[in-house]
Amino acid sequence: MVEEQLIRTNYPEFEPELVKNIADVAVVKMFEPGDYLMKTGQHFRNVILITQGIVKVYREDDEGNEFLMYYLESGQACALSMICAARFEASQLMAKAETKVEVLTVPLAKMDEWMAKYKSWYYFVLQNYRARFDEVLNTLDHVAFRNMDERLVFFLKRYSDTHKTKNIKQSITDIASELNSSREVISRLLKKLSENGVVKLSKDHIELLDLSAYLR
Amino acid sequence: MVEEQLIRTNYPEFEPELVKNIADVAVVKMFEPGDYLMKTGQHFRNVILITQGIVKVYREDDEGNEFLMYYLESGQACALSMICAARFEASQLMAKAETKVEVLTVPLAKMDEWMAKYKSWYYFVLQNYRARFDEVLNTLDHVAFRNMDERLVFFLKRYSDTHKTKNIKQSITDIASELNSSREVISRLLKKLSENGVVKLSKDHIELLDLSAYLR
DNA sequence: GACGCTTCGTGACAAACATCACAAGCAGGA
DNA sequence: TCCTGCTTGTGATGTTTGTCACGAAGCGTC
Repeated sequence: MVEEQLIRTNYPEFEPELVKNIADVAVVKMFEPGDYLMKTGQHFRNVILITQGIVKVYREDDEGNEFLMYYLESGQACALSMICAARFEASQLMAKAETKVEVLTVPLAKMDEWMAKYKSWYYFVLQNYRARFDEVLNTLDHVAFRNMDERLVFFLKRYSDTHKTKNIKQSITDIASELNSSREVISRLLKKLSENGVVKLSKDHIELLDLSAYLR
Repeated sequence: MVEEQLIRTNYPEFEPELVKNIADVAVVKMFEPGDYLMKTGQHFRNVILITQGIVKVYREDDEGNEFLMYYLESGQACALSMICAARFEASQLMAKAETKVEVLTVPLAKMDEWMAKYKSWYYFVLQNYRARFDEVLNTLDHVAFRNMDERLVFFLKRYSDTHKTKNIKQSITDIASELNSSREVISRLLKKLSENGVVKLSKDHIELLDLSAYLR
């Protein structure tokens, strides 16, 4: 049982009756930074709706590198949770809380029921798939066609947009891991970017200045 | 108006009433090899169900390289056509007929209607999303984590599975384009693969012998 | 058969990136 | 204060891949 207001704030597009339904059956769960929401090979019994915080969705390789797929924030659902849940299939992705995260979990069966019943839910689910698909395509584009410097800028921008800050507080080592590159390369590229006035390097964070030269 | 048998053969999981409905409203379209089913930026007004042939879904870069995402065959739908259609959004992908292709086109409005009405359609759509998503993830994995030789083998296998033949009849130049590599590199790698007995190079095709050493 | 067209193989070189090695800076704890 | 661990910067070097240049082979056309 959940406060309806919490749902309305984060999912304003849901129709009133749906909100009431969610409030009835959803369970709130909290995650601390670093907690896993989902691991490779795991199965789902719930749909996960994010109401607070940022979730990092990534793929892990043999050496433990965490290759970033996309971030999820409040107002979004874990598309994979829906898609896997719907077919009782295992996920190929990992999802980890970047910040303190609050989610609503809704039993699987409800997802199917609501798809038929509520247009707003139906569109929400489809829109979510579509958005996630696009993000993966975008990531793929960058890996396939761009050099590391552009990919780095793309990462910084994505981080900045999602975290709503110009200051990236993440170690160079971690950034390298998310781009499946190496610390040394990222370090050198950042140096070049700061020489060009694109970023400003500070002791414990990277500040974004002007990405315009890099975006296309 | 379409033969119901055509639908039943290719989509055996559809319930009888749904088959009848599809037969009533679907229109058959034919494509010759090389024809486009969909281009970047295009909008959809139909869901596309493939009943014959192979469709190549890819992304094009600035220089016209056709970076392969996945193949579609009969019994599958163009997930993008569904997802884009549903939201009147533009596609980021290209789809081209590899062989002679036959499809059924179903007006958009029906897709939504059937989602609520027919469980078999609902599961079909979700399953399709999921399968496409997985394929893109797989492609991404390879680009991100693997070297060109492994990616080449992966491509050959995918081609072989989809086209149901051990003989790849595609120019080295084209293969290079689909892997976003260059002809010279692929040529050298194929030579190495043939030295290792993985493939046999013939004048006008590549024959797959034993991929086991390469698959993981 | 001569000509163009496309495909393919191969050597030489360049660019991007990974890896190794080492040093310096900083924070926290004993 | 010293030690330890974590992070970062940077030079040297190797690997993978892309690019350029060139020549050969096949194939259709006139």
